[in-house]
Amino acid sequence: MKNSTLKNDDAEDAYLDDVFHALSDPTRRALLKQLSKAPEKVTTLAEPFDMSLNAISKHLKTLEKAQLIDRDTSGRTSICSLRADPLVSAQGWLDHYTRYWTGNLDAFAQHMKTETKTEDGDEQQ
Amino acid sequence: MKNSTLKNDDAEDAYLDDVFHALSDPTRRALLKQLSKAPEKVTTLAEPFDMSLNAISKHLKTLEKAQLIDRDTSGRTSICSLRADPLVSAQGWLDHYTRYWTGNLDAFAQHMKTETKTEDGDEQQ
DNA sequence: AGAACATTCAACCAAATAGTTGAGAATTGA
DNA sequence: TCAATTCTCAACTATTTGGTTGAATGTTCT
Repeated sequence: MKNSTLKNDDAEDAYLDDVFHALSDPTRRALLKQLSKAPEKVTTLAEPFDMSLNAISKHLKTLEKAQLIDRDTSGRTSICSLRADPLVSAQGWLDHYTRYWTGNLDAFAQHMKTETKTEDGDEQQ
Repeated sequence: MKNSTLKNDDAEDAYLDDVFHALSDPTRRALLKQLSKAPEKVTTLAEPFDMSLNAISKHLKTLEKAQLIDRDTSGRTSICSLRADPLVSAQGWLDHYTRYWTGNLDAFAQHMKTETKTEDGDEQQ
């Protein structure tokens, strides 16, 4: 599922939709900020927010869909963490983003393709 | 209006909301891509899209609100262009974004504050 | 002046969002 | 076993969004 051969521009677009949409909410950015310090379980993550646990759970799902966070569920608790690879490679990712701004969206999309492909163990960079 | 002294985290958050939201739509990203090649008037921009001119006009307004594009209206036509300063400084901007991912959102916010302040001729970095 | 053009405004609609509450499912611990 | 904990699912609501159409505004051209 989600094989590299199926990847096309629409998929890139959808991925970017997800990422940017995920980042467009202050609560979600705050969650990411929190997770950038340390992985945490849902309840702990939700505590600081003046919002129901359910709302946070949904936000986390949005972040997960955008592949910005991971979950490690064991037992009844699930630990959320910033996604390892996108973050380790964030420098390169955003470097390509810069190219987007300077007009070379294609290179950016190309990079996106590669980044998302790696999770299928397909190929690297 | 929008003085530096009024700038606080909420304003930063609102700005980021606008930017990321603007980027979360494929049509708007396509518009940016187009504008990254050359400034264009609204009608020309709208042509390739299977969408009413009005819809494009709205998208442009969204991009304008996010301060990603500028408009130069003369007569009945208004020429849209990628915003000069945010794009020239996009490298630095995104460099700070990277810090966001590595956990230092505060530095990022600080940079955002500066970036948006400059348009009031307030101060630089 | 009058017609064609460029753009936006206003009102409307369907779909998506962000939140709520309440129930349910599974896990843990007494 | 039974109660408490952790989390998600489902249904609902209000608001926002992305699109539409039609009218309005202003500009240019003849």
